[in-house]
Amino acid sequence: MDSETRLDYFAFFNEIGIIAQLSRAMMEARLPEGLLLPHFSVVNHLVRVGDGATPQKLARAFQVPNTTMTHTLSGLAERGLVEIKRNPEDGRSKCVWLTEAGRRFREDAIAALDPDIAVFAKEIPQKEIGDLAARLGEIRRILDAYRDTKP
Amino acid sequence: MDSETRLDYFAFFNEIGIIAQLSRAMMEARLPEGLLLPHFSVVNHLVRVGDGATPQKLARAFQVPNTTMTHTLSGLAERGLVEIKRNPEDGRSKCVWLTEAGRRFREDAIAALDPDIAVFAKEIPQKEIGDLAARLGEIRRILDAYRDTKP
DNA sequence: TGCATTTGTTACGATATCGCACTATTTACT
DNA sequence: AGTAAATAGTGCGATATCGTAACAAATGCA
Repeated sequence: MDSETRLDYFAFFNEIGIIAQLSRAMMEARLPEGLLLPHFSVVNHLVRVGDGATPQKLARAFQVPNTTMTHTLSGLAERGLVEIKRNPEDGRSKCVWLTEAGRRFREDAIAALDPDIAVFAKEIPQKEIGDLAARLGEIRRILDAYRDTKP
Repeated sequence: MDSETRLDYFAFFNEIGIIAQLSRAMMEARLPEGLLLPHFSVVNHLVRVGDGATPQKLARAFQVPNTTMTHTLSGLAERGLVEIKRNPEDGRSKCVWLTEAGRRFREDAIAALDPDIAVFAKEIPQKEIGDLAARLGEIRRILDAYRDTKP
C-alpha cells in the first residue's frame, strides 16, 4: 500500500483517538466524584432506549466485555442509581432498572455539561456536527461489521 | 439549550467514542503480545517527529499524565524498543531514543495492520477519509484550546 | 427424561491509567 | 551567591478494564 495513503488513514484514527480522550476528560470533569463516563453513558442509554435491559445486552451495546459492564453496574447500584433485579424470564440473568435518583443524576449531568456544549456549539455549527456524526456513523457500522467477520 | 441540539452534539461524541474503541481493538489485535496501542503510538511518534524527546514532551503530545507515560516507556524499554538516557541539557529529565528493534517493531506493526486498512479503504475512499481527518483536526484543536482555558 | 451444549453472570488475577506526593534539579529573583 | 518557586521524573495506592475460569440456568437433541 502507498505510504501516503496509509498515513491518511492513520491520521484519521489518530484524530478520533485524541478527540475521544479530550471529550471524555471534558465530560468527566463535570460528573460527581467517582462517577465516570461509562456510568453516565449507561444511565443515559437506559433513559433513551428504556430500562429493564440485561447486563449482557448493555455490554454488547457498549462493546465492552461482560466483566467490565458488571463492574460499571455495581458502581451504579452501590450509589442507588440503578436497581438490579432477577430476570423473571431467564434465571441466569438480571434486569437493570433505573431509580428516581438515577434519572435525576442524568438530568443533572446533562445540565452540568450544557455550558461546555454551548461553547463548542459556537465554534462548530449544529449542521456540521450533524453531518459529521452521520458520516462517522457509517464508518462505525463498517468497522462494526468488519469486526463481526472475525472470530 | 434545545434538547434536539444537545442530542446532535452528544451523538457526535458518542460516535467518536465508539470508533476509538473499535479501532483501538482492531489495531491491538495485530500487535505482539503485551504491546498495546500506546506503545505503538509512542514509537510511531518518535519515528515521525524524531527521537530524543523527553518523557514530559511525549506525555504532553499524547495528553496523558506523566506517570502514564513513564509506565508506557518502561514497557518499551524493557523490551529494548527504546533506550532512556539522561538529558545532557537538563539533569531533571531524560531523553528517549529509538533502538533498531524499535524501528523494526514499528515497520512490522504497520505491515501487520495493512490488511485491515486495505479492507477499510475499499469502503471509504481516501479522499473522504482525508476530508474527515481534516475536519476532525479542526475540532480537536478547538477542544484542545478550550481545555487550556481551564485550570 | 437425560445429557451435552450454549448462554449469562461473576469471582479472581493481571495490567493500564491516574492522582498524590516526594526527590532532584533548574530557574527566577533579590 | 542564596533562597524561593517551578519543573521532571517516579514510587505508591486506588480504580478501570479485561481475560480466564467457574458456576448456574436454559436449550437442543436423542
